[in-house]
Amino acid sequence: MTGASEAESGEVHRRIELLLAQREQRYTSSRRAIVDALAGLGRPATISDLLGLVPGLAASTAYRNLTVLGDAGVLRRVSGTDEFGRFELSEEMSGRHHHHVICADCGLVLDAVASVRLELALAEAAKAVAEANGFDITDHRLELVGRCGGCQ
Amino acid sequence: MTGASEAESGEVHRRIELLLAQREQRYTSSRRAIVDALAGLGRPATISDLLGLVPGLAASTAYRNLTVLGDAGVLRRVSGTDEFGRFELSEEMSGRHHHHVICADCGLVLDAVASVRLELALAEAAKAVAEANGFDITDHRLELVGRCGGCQ
DNA sequence: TTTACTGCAAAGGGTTTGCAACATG
DNA sequence: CATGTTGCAAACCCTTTGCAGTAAA
Repeated sequence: MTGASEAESGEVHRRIELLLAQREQRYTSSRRAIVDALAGLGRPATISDLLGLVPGLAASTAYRNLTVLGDAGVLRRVSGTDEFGRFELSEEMSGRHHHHVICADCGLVLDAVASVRLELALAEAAKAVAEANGFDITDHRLELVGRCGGCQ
Repeated sequence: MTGASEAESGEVHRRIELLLAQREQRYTSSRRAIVDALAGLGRPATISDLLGLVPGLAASTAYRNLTVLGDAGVLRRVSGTDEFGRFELSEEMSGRHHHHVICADCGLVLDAVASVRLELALAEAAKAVAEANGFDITDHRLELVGRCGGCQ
């Protein structure tokens, strides 16, 4: 049910530990638990999700650790259609470049992979926008919005 | 500075008035002011933007009207990288299918138009995801994330 | 043993709601 | 004029912060 094998998972943990150490921060059990929860979920998690997935985790600790892990590049914030913040492992950690499918009714967010053709078109678009608006584009996010099976 | 001519603007107002009337709701001056502010801004507006653009508008009224106008299909919520909700006229009202360029530093969100090639690839992706996940895809959102000229 | 981290509780800040006065159709 | 809408202020809820105790390296 997890997104990666145990070997890969161990590798990720080591890389995270190193990233944190470089910032004089520690890879504590609650941070490990958050990373494991995100890796095993297969979709972005809300704070509420995390508090449910990691028994005993205090909300304040969750918020603080999500900030720390986000600053270290371990995870990133994802936005859906509702007001709740969602988090997922960064692509550097998960190794999976992907996009999202969002249910406009219940707010569910799933991961989805795009075709090579689409990714090429996206890269092209990024270049065009960079030239037109003076932006330095570093990332792109594609969200397909609709209604999930349960909400139809 | 506005996105539409006065004639087009009047047409939009009439359509909105009709949409609201069908729901037994009124097109009041503050709702008109919100629509005008969104139409004239050329980028998604935060609540804070709107309170500044519409003098005398109470925050509670802004929130209530954004909900009403959103439910009526007049506008839609946009998410950036920060926690602030943003709103823009729906494509049915503005007539402009577009995407967004977001500054990861300051949260600025600008409108951007994609190439035909990209739009075709996006439509194809929507179809593929619909089949794979049982979603009924009705919309797509593309966000190019980077750093704006001022934040580089 | 040092000091980053955690939990608890209180504070903070954006969003929602109750209610009486007001404006729209 | 019937009733949808507004402003004010209080209530709400998610998020942040202070502080004393705990655990990681």
